[in-house]
Amino acid sequence: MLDTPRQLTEQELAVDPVDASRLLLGATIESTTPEGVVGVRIVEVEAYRGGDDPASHCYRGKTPRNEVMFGPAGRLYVYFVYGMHFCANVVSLTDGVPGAVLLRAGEVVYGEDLAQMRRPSARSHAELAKGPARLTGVLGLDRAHNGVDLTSADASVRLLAGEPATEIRTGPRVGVAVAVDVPWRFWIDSPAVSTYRRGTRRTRVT
DNA sequence: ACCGTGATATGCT
DNA sequence: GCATATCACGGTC
Repeated sequence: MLDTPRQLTEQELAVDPVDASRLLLGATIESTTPEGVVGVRIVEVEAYRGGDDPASHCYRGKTPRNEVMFGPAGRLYVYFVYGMHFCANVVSLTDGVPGAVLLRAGEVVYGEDLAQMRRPSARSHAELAKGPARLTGVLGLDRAHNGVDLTSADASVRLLAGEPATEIRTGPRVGVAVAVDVPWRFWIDSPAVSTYRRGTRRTRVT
C-alpha cells in the first residue's frame, strides 16, 4: 500500500443493509495479526435484516449469539456454523435496529503468502476467499473478533473504501430456503464469486 | 451428491 | 434439564 486509503465510517454503514451492500462491494477488508496483514477486496455480499427477514439470525429477536447485530453499525458480527466454519458480517443500520451484510467472497489483494498458508487447500488465487468461511479463513477471523469496531483507526480489522462498484448483479441468497424471492445477494464480476446453492427445504406442517 | 461437525435455539419433560 | 433439528459451509466422493 503506497498511500493510506480512507476507512469506511459508522455513519456511512448505518443504513439499510441493501444500501450498505452496495457500499461494501469493491471495498477492502484488512486484518492485522502477529502473523501479518491480509487484505481482501470484497466482490460478493448478502443483506440480512431483522424481524421482517425470516432468513436473518435476528428474525426471532435478540439472543447472545446475534446481539452484535443489534448494536451500532460498522461492527463485525462473526458466527460459527456447521461445526467448523466462521462467517463474518458487517453490522448496518442503527443502534437497536438489527441488520448486517454477510461477506461472501473476495479477492486477496495483499498478504497472499499468509492467506495461502492459512488455507493450504486453495488450489488457485481465486479460490482463496471464494465463500464466506474461506474469506474469514484467509483473514484469520474467529469468535474472538466478534464485535470488533471496523471503523476505528487502530482496529485489528478495518474496512477501506474502494472504487464505487458499477454493474452490480443480484440474486437470491445462497443456502437460504426462505424468502427465495428476495434478491439480496449482490456481486460484481470476479472469478472469486461463489457458486449458487439453493437452501434445503424444511418439511413443514401446515 | 453426500457427509462431517458442534453450537444454538426450541420444545419438550 | 435434556433431546433433537437446524443450519447464511466446505471438502471429498
